[in-house]
Amino acid sequence: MHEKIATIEDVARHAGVSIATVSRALHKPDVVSQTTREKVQAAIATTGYTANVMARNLRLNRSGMILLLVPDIGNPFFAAILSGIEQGASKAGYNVLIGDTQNDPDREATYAAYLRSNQADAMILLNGRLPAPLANSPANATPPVVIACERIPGCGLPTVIIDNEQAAFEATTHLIDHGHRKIANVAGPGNNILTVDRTAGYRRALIEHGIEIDPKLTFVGDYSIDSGIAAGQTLLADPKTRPTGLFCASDGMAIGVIVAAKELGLRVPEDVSVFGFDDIHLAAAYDPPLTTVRQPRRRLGEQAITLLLDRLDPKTPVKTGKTDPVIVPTELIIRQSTGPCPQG
Amino acid sequence: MHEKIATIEDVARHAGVSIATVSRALHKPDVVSQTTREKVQAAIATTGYTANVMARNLRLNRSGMILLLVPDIGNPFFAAILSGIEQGASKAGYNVLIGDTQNDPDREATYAAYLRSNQADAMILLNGRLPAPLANSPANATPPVVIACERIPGCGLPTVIIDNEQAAFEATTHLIDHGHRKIANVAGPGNNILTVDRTAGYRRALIEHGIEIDPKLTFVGDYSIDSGIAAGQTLLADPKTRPTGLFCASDGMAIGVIVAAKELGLRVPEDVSVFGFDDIHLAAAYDPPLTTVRQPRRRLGEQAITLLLDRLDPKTPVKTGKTDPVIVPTELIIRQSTGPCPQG
DNA sequence: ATTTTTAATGTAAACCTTTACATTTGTGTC
DNA sequence: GACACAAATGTAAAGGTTTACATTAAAAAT
Repeated sequence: MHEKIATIEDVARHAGVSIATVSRALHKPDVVSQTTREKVQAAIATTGYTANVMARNLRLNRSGMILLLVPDIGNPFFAAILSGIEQGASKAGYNVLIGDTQNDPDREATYAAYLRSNQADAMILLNGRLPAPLANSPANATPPVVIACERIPGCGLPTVIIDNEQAAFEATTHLIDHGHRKIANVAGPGNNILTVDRTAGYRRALIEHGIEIDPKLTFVGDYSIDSGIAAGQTLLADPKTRPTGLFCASDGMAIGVIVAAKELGLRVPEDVSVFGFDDIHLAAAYDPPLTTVRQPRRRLGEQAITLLLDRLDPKTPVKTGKTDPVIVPTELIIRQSTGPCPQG
Repeated sequence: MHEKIATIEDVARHAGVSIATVSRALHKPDVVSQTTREKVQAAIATTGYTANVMARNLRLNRSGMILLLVPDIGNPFFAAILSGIEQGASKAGYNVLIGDTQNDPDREATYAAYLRSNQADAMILLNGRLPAPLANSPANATPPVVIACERIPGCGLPTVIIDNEQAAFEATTHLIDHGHRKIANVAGPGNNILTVDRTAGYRRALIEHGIEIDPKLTFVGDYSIDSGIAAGQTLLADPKTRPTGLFCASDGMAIGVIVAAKELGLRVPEDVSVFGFDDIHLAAAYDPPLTTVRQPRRRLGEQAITLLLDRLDPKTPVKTGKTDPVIVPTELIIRQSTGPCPQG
């Protein structure tokens, strides 16, 4: 028993005016006389009219959607970023559409096509890869796209990131300043730009302090707790080669390392210092509370949507060509998983 | 320099056919001759045509959107649920729109209006409250809405939940079976249905085992780590009244309780047993690994979208009236934060 | 009182599809 | 070769808006 939904025409009939007047009463009230405006209001109330957004969008050639490309929406890491984006978008009258790509280039391409097919007005990439349709688009065209979290080398699109290299440098330097000399690098997957940058920062810190880089002290994980456990078991097993400090590219891996260390009977931070990355929610409540690099995730999302809305604003001239990435500052959060290097 | 986007008309012109034929070639290929089909394909390739989804949706009177109402998208708890929903929706050709309500009834109402205004075809509520427009709708009308996570008492809409009462009962019983008699209830906010159900299960377990309920052993928190710390400080401070077991309505609060316990010099589980709820990602890696109730979050999302797609399928007859909620089974995950009741 | 200006409303096109119905073309039968 | 029938294509309406332009009514200026 679907009651038919009222259209603008029904309202017009009830109010005894044309549909144009109804439309104007809604969108340009000042151009409509007081009395008719009231008649229209009354008609809307009696009919229960709600504008058909699809029809309006077709006419205005906009969708009001911002497409958010995420490699895995199930990863809690993105929650805060999402929140920042959602809030900004919502405030500006946009809606956020989830595009979970599962790191599948086909899905990325499908979603990127939403821009062409008017399903979305703009896109935010939390993916570290440019979808094929965008990569092939002419260089002078600047699609309304913002990249966040992972920079894409050689891509001129507006980007919001943290300075992974510098953050890793500072974290590693912190360990060095506390007397550590044998410092391991528990890295992410090698093809990941985040890892590349963080490892570069780790290395720069060692080099600048005249410490030789020992390739045996690098473990390639995948950001997961389990890979952190594996890293700990591998790196900490042998007392001869054991590092006294570990810089980990994620809090998950840092926690894994600590789990492994405890199993080996090592105390954190008395025997080994463990430095994390991200400052996930539970970092402060872990035992020991995790020393880590705080990623301002919400901020990252806010910056991304701000950049995008700016780009979408017709008042702003479209900047073509490359722009410098926006760097959101990180912060070293020193808790109790790191300490001075043990003697001997 | 926006190059004009090709429409179906451009394709038709290039192929030397009518737009109807182009449309048919795309959607009903078997009704179009081999040769024209090829001509159309070629024309699409040269023009780079992508169908305007908005126009199609207007014509077909569907949006292809499923609106997901979440109280706070920044809460990592929802990530896995989202993932389950996204996957199912995407497989069925639907997109997922985020509606972050921030527990604001106004925002809830605004989003619920998306259904009327054709912005969304259906809705999933992760909110524990019925948006005003829905609550007022006539009882016989069954909007395409599914409720997940939190049941709404007296609401006949299809619902997917876990059995909070039973899970809490089992968790508390586990503590009792291990000899605990003084068992505290670290609950969530009192107006929350989850809390009501979990507390009911906690109570039933005590009563069924002939243990008197001590109101002093209930602490009302807000699911956060901090409120768990407060609970621990309050409940564990006095050795005279101290419980030996605590059933917590969230892993966050359980972790907080453990933090507080450690600060008081108590060992977990030797001195106090702590039972969590949710089985968040880090529960297994915590120290001690957390005993908890596993919520199958992804499963919850999958079930919700399955129910919704079923409802949306025109082949299925629309069931009106109340239906029993779908119960997704939980699992007791016994780790090391609980143990036998200490002697004396 | 007539003309000019301004304000308010109406008319109809446009946005891009899909599809019911009408028309044309082709195939086979007698 | 005329006819019936099926297959392929075209025509045009419909979906619900917004808005440029035309029209009317009212107010102001002469």
